[in-house]
Amino acid sequence: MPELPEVEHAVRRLRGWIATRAIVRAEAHHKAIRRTLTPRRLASLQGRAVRDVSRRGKHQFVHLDDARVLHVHFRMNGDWAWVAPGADAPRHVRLTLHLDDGARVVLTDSRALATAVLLDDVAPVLAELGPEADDPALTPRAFHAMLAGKRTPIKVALLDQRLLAGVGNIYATEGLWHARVDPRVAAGALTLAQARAVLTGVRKALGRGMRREGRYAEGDSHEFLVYDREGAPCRHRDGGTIRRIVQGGRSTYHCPRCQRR
DNA sequence: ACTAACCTGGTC
DNA sequence: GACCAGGTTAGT
Repeated sequence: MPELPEVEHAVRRLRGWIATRAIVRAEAHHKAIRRTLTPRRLASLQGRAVRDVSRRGKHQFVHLDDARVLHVHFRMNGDWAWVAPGADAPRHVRLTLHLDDGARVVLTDSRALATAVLLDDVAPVLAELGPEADDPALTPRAFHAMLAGKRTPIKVALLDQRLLAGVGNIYATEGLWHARVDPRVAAGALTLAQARAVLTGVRKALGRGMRREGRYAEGDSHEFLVYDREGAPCRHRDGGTIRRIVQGGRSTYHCPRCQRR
């Protein structure tokens, strides 16, 4: 369930579990993970101490004491779980890190799209990412300039990790609703005021997500303001009805009444 | 800018 | 059985 808030909280949990530990053994349980973490690479993790865990966008980096980095991306369904010594592992475990305190940290992923790669250098990964959405150095003016000339719809542009790192389908959708901007508008056609509103809106949505650790959905219901609310009344109380459209193969929800170009 | 692909599971 | 899924990339 990973977008930036979820990944940030996953990193904090993972850091608490393994930051001062060493990896005793590593196992891959799915062929998709074995493609990058070969038996030889898994064996090379044995005995490595973990220095720290960091995040950029939705990318996670486990820094090892030999300067290598385990680069993990949750994609659609990845998550970390901690397993007590001797306890049963949860379902859908794709990677197990056995720790020197007898516990295990496992990468769970029902859909098996998550990736785990050993890197000598994180620079090539970072080079592909734009600024963090909440980077205070990113001003509305700078954001507006980044959108200049882009003919792609603003909703699709927001999902481009080279533009902003960490914004996913839910927060792009929610952010545009906060900003009252039509998701179909060409990114380059936004006024400075609209660009400012979109940046503020995305940050507001991410802030909401951070406060709930990304856990918007509880049981059958959720607390999204537009996402997954097709046919429901707009929460701006303007009498509009939320519509679902598809952009770039992804669902977008918006209120035709208040989200104007 | 859309489609398929990577994968599996849940829901109508 | 069909369609949906909070991501990303490669190839039209």
